[in-house]
Amino acid sequence: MVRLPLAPEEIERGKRLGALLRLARGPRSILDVALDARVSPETLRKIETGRVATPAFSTVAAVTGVLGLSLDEVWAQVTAPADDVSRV
Amino acid sequence: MVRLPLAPEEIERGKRLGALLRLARGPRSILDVALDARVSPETLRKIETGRVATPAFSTVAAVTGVLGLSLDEVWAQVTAPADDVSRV
DNA sequence: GATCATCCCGGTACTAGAATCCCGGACATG
DNA sequence: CATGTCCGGGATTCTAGTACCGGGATGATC
Repeated sequence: MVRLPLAPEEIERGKRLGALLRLARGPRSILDVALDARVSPETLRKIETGRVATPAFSTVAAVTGVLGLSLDEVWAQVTAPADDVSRV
Repeated sequence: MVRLPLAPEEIERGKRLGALLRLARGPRSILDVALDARVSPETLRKIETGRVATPAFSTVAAVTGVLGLSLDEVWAQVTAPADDVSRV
């Protein structure tokens, strides 16, 4: 077994991460934020839609940096199944 | 252009991240920390040695969580060229 | 209501790399 | 000598990151 397929748990985290980032983005366009964070708009959109479940540390850090989020808080939100993002 | 090769800047960040994690690990064994963080010891070792420059967000978060580090501080350290990790 | 612009979406395709495993070696310690 | 831990290299598989495509929804302008 090498490079196991993503666990459902990780996919779930990815979706929460995406939803969280989208919320934080607010009215700003994907393009704007992506360019600001120095990542491809396509990449950001994939992350937001959950199609990229486990983005690179640097990618997430860049985006959260642009959005003014704390990495620790983001991780806490994402790993807390009790706190439903869509409900917040 | 698809999936550009890692920029030297990213590789540099990877090395700093590895050095930082190794320092934080202290006397604990790689095996111990890796198992605790639910990642493969091989993976942790590669990250520490800088051979994996841009680990996944979840991977870094898990390791820093075990080591009691702040993701924000880690990112700040890694992205601050002025603060040489080996000097701290 | 037709046209244009902007934004978001899902799919496809491709490359470079992450994450994992196995192996052999080095180096201590018991 | 045996055991345990760390190390690098090789190999494998899955994924991230990027780009391009067509399409849908909205809103403004003509």
